[in-house]
Amino acid sequence: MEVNDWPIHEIAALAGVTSRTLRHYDSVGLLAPSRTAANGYRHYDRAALVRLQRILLLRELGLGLPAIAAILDHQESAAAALATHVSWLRAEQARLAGQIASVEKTIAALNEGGAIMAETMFDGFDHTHYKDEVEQRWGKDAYARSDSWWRGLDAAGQAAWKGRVAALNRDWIAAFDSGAPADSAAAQELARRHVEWLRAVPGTPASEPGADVRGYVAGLGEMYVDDPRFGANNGGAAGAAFVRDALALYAEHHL
Amino acid sequence: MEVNDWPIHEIAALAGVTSRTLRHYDSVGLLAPSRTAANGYRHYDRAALVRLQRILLLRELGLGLPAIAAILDHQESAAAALATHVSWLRAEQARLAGQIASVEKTIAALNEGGAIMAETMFDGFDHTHYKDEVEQRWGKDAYARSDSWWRGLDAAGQAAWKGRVAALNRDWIAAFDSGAPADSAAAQELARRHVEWLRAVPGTPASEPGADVRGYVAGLGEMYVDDPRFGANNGGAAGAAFVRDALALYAEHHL
DNA sequence: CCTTGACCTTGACGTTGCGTCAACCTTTAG
DNA sequence: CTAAAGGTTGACGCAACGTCAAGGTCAAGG
Repeated sequence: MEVNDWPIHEIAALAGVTSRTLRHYDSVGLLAPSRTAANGYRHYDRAALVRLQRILLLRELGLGLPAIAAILDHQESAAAALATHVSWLRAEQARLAGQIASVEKTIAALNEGGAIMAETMFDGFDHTHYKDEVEQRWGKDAYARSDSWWRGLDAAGQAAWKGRVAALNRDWIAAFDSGAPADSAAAQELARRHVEWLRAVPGTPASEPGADVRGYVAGLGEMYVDDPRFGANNGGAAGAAFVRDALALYAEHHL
Repeated sequence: MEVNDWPIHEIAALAGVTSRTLRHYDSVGLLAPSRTAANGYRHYDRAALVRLQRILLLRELGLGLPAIAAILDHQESAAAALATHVSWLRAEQARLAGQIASVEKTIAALNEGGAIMAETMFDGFDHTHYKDEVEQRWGKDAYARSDSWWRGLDAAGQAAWKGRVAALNRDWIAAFDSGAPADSAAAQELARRHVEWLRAVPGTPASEPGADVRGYVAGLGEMYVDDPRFGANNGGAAGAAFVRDALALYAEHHL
């Protein structure tokens, strides 16, 4: 007889696996020890080593243990099994490729969305620029009054106002970019500031006692989303939707 | 209030998931129902629906539930998380590509190995062609005797012999191609026939009483593997190894 | 003889995201 | 009053082991 009877740790080392793996293969009936000593210790011979190496080869190719067992126990042709397997691998790879494309598109949309928001949100927030929509939704009167209020401010007053809008704008962008949900505390605090800001403009329903403030705020949110200046057809849509959702939730709970 | 309070099956339908999924998200703390009725029934509002849809969007991108929770609960930036994720996806894709290449190489080797075996195994099995090796391992005498035996056969005798070799050859190829292991009953039966065939050649140790038949058969197997005519450097190597292993196992148990 | 340490055994939980029973309430329509 | 719907909380199953945990075996050393 040759040296042909190794204890579990030795074939494990020979094959580069752990003894746990061998016990597992034994328990699932994939590879039984060639002999079990009186004390219960497992021992393996050369035939077992050959089988083990075949198992590992197939495992590296990505086959599952049942599939490997089917091949080694001759319940299935190796070539056929591998052909089936390779088509499965291809499908997986295609799925991953699709996911990668989606994720990158999302990342690009997030970045671009941020950029677009940075460029346009100032205009977007300054609803006094939505002459037509404002007149259509809340009447000529509303627009005229907020417009005359704006014109009545001096240069410093207008600058201060724009600064306030810009700050609000920056904070919205940061919140959106951080991935915070619309119902997060941060977003709701921004919504509160946004409404506070709206109330400061005379002539808008937000500053009129008894007006439908809730409907006004919600409608404004929708307007942001619908407006192309928010980049409704690209990544910016997500940013506008974020603002709208935050405003809607705030209106629902606090107005 | 609007229609803003759906039972579990309804938001499930709205979002295209099962109620089980929603219960799961609740249990792992990813999405809690907005309200739990006195009877324990879960109810969800629009904010929950928004959050759910965000969850599903990220899920489709392949993120795990903990990662999604981290993003939505603002513990991590969406952009950063997605960037990390995409690199992970790429790594996976590369791994799959490698596996596909390996599997295809294996399939090709199996096929080509079969072809190579079909072309060369005849020569390989006909050990009388291994003049030098045979003389070196078992002496000039052995080779000379088997050679003279071969030359002494008439045309019909040689044809019959070649047919027998070819049949054995075909069966080996079929067995190998079927993926049967070297210790399978089929392979062992072939090994028996192979040895029987060897014994029929006068002058070889297999046909000499008292010779080391076991060592002879094992050595022959190694010779098959080492010989380039078996395509030792390509897919044929697997076929030769199969034959060698089967012979070695047979010799060990029956000779 | 006893201890220590190395090596072995079985048993069982954890991982990922739910699908799939199982056993048991509630509410509503007939 | 009952059956049909729909809800709830467990708990197992899947893939392939990693990772303790508790305990038996065996050879070497004090």
